[in-house]
Amino acid sequence: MNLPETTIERLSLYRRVLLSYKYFEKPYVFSHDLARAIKVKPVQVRKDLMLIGFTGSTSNGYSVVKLIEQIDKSLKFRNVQKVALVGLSTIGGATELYLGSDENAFDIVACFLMHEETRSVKMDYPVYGIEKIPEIVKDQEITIAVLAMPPEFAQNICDILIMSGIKAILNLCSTILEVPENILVKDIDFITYLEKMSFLSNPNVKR
Amino acid sequence: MNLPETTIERLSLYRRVLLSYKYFEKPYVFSHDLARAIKVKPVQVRKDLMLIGFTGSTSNGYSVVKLIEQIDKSLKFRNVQKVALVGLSTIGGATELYLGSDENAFDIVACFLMHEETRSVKMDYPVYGIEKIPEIVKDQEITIAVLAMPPEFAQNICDILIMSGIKAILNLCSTILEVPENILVKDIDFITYLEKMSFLSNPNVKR
DNA sequence: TAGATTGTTAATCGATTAACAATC
DNA sequence: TAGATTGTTAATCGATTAACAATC
Repeated sequence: MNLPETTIERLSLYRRVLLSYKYFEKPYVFSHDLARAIKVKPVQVRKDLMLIGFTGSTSNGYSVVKLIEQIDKSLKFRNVQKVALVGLSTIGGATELYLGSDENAFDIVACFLMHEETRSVKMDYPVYGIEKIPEIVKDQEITIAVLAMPPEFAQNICDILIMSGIKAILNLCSTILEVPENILVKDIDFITYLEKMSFLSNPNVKR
Repeated sequence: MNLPETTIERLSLYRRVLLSYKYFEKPYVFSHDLARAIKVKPVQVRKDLMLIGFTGSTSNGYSVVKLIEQIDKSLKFRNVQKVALVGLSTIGGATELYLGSDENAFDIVACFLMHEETRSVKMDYPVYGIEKIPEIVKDQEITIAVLAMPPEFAQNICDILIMSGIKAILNLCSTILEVPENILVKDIDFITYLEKMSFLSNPNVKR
């Protein structure tokens, strides 16, 4: 089953909304409930659920518990991947943004920092120097890395991560990384986003 | 002139590549140079430049200096917008990721933190408690905010930012914000991205 | 000239959404 | 039944890219 990437992203969002429904013991949702929660159209929700082969009823809508199960199965969320944070800013961020929740379909298991002095930071995750990357990544079978550091170090650390067995990189450095084609990279370029917002929020630009 | 959002993002990337060309005093680029640098096809580059009405020559390609000027003009980069960071993790990130460079088309002028104890952090930008948001945002005419904090605080702080005059929010909290329709929000949801990578890097999933 | 490159149209691709039959 | 909702096809929309004439 080959899901569009946009659908995969929305399934992750639906799932979190559904988990809060489950928490409040609401047994059913309609497509317009999910749609409102993540700001899309109800037909989009139904199309997405169609793609993972999930069906509801015209009277009650969708079963919350069963839909969570179906999303978990479709996105293989039983097979939780291990994540390493690389770079100081990722750590505060991960803690502050609640990336460590055990409801997420990934598990942050290690941090790697560049500078000797920063290793004293007290954290929710074990903190190592970057020279430990090969050992820890291999031992723990970490597959995903979040990369945040000054751009001039990014390619070098990226190479080390890949040699150590990392399969996917969430790249927060505003740098284009050179990687083998079997490695997945998602670039989050804050400079680009801020410049785009700068342009779009200019009162002279009508949208 | 109404530019597609994808083109706006690429123009920001081209611009940074061009700045490095300028730094090394390379006077001209071909479309395939820019294409390789940001990993798109040359025809994409030519199409983008066509949209901002910039032309090159078949012999030399494009003038680096003139193209930077044209992008700056098209994206109104002379009118630099002021940015506030809200939440601890944004600060380390901004410093580490070099968001403070004066070559960018935005200017980080303030940080706001939630917790009393964190205000002692030594930073590149002035640091205030969140209760100062209305005063500082108005006085300094800050238009863009980067929001990173535990999700349960996000909507409240978002409301305060908007009341204070913020026009655009880069939202790093994994929360859907309710905002008036004239406010621009870009969501960067790390949970979604990590779950998507978790799925896509699963060896059972063929792409 | 031959070869490389630009500029631009038309075709294609991928995703969203309108429309509507089927269901409860 | 009437009304709300689901499931699905076909139309639409937006962005990328193939194709190719024009230029140097």
